[in-house]
Amino acid sequence: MSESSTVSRPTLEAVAARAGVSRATVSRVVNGGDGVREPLVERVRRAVEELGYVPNQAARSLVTRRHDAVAVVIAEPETRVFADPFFALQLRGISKELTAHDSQLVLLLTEGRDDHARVGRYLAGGHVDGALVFSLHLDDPLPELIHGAGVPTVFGGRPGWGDGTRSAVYVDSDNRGGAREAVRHLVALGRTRIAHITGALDQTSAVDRLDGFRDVMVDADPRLIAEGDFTPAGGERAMRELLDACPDLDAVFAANDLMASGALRVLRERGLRVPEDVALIGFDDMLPVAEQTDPSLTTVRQDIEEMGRLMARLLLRGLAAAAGSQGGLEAPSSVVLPTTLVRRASA
Amino acid sequence: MSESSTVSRPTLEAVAARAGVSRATVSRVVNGGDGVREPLVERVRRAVEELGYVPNQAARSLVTRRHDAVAVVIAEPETRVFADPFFALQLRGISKELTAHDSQLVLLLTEGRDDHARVGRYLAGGHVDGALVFSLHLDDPLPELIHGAGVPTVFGGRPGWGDGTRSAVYVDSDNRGGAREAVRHLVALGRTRIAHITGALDQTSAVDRLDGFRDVMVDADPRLIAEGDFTPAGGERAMRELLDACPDLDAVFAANDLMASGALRVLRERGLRVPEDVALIGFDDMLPVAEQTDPSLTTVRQDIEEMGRLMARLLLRGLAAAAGSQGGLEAPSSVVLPTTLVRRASA
DNA sequence: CGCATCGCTGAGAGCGCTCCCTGATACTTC
DNA sequence: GAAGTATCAGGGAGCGCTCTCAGCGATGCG
Repeated sequence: MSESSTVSRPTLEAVAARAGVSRATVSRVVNGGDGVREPLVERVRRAVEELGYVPNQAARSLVTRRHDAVAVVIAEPETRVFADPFFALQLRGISKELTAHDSQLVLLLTEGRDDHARVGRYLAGGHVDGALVFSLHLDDPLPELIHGAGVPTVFGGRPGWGDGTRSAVYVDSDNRGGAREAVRHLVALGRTRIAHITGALDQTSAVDRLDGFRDVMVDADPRLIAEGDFTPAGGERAMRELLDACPDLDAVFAANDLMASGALRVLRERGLRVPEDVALIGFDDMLPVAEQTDPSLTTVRQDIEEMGRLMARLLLRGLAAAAGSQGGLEAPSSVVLPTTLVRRASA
Repeated sequence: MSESSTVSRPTLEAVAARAGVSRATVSRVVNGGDGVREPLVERVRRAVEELGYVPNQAARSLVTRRHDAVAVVIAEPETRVFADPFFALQLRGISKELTAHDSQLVLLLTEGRDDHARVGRYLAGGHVDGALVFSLHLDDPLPELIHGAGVPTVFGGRPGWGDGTRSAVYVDSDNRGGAREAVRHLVALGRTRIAHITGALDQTSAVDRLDGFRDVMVDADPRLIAEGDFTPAGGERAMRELLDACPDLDAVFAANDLMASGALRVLRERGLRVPEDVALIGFDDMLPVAEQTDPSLTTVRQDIEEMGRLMARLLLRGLAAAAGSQGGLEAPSSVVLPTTLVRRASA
């Protein structure tokens, strides 16, 4: 472990002494320099530089009640977080935006159900200015907890339907529209027996994609819809079910790429050619999967990094509005980002 | 955005008043309760409960100079972070350990070279008690910066060779040993013309795996070593090179699964059967890839989550040692975790 | 029974910062 | 040239907490 320095860091006081001004003046300079004349500003800047002064954030937030920190809560069971780069991308987007606003990112990962309380306590503790929460399960207690904690929050993905979520601000992909586009593409290809492998239906994204499928296939044979769980294994299982029930299906829309890859394996195993016999479309455009399958996967892309960036932007804007208060900036409202169909080989 | 509560949170003072004791006593109870008699402890506990008191961390660290927060620095170019669940798993492990010690996880993602300065400044600013740093590139300036900042740090993966890293504590997989095991397995299979696709050689893990390969294939034909970059495309490129140079090779050890998947495609494209004609082994046991390929990938597994957990544990132990100072706990030293060969279909 | 000792509680200072308010200086304006 | 008005710097309080130290009652021992 690198040795920790024992030399105490310089304080405002020290900088003030060196620059020959008062603490207050240094503080003003450090915080933007308004209302201080140029020569003094310069002197203070130099003193700061020479001493390597860095403001003590603890002391600062003690009085300002701001923390310049935002919590990112990821309350996903293990599987999902590992299986795809979804969160890595979102985090990247969030990080970029927060960095641009000098805010820190405090990451809260939950480990199992009873861990929610811990997160709730932390958020209620007022350690951060706001929270970005990924809570994609309908029965998730987190939105309620957060509502109770009174922390400004933006959700990633439309949250479930607790009381606390009614007025919630969220950023989501146009799951329903994206699904519609995928299915319409299959229709345009001349496919008529189009099946759907749903995601885990306790997640709004899965429900929305299913709704999108139904929008186009208004009276789809119920046997053409099989419930999956967003995993490759679930995709395999669902695909088998579908083929057993309707051996003559000619297209499949899977609610994500991982399940599509599973479905693909089953199709191949059954000697069906993709896309000739069965056209296949996924969702997410998860590159390591979508591009690596054979044939490569036609899929619905969502701009995940942008979602993250947008979440952070909405939150920060809301915080600024709350701080500046009455008038001017107004509280942000939810945003649904468009998706695009990426045509590759599978459909 | 959920509304932010305007009611100010209760202070120590308020709890003290309610319990009919002094601030100091409440503080003692909140911080473990040593040296306070049971009836009082009980009274204070109840007051805390009733008021929903949560300590103000800012005020606390202002005096203790502790933050109960650890920075996790990920200084990777985009590609790697997205391509695999590596970091998600590490983060999970780190998070578990930190949570168990009531420490927060502050995530610092760098965006490009010039961003290192920002990270350095933040760490030097004394906002966190320590840092966990992933810095796998030989020319990375980060170790130096951190050394300069004097923040207790544990590295994920053996860092490069700056002055500041000589004494660095790190947690790494036994890349060399794992590579040796993989290659020995190929030898045991009776393969003789064994090729290696290296990772990006500016990373210690790639160098170590190459060294492991060479340990077994002491005088390998240089044409049997092709430089990759840890991406599938790089794997394809390298595989083509290898086949062009040595059409008769009968085994390939790729420095990660992603490259192995690329190599696999090229092998299939050239009409070579895996494992019959060419045996193939990857590294990482990155599930979404290793299990999904056809044939599934034999690979070297590293316990990534455990690495993360261990990093956090070492750091916290070091911090405790520094705090308790002289005697008792001693500063931790680096750890290299074993790897295991996972046999699937490709070799 | 008196005195030293120990255990527990409370008073108070102060961590480093921001921000209000006062005072000083420079600049109008008549 | 005096009075009024901006403009800018500094003094000081206080954010909520921890921690040292003094004090006080209870206990042990001679």
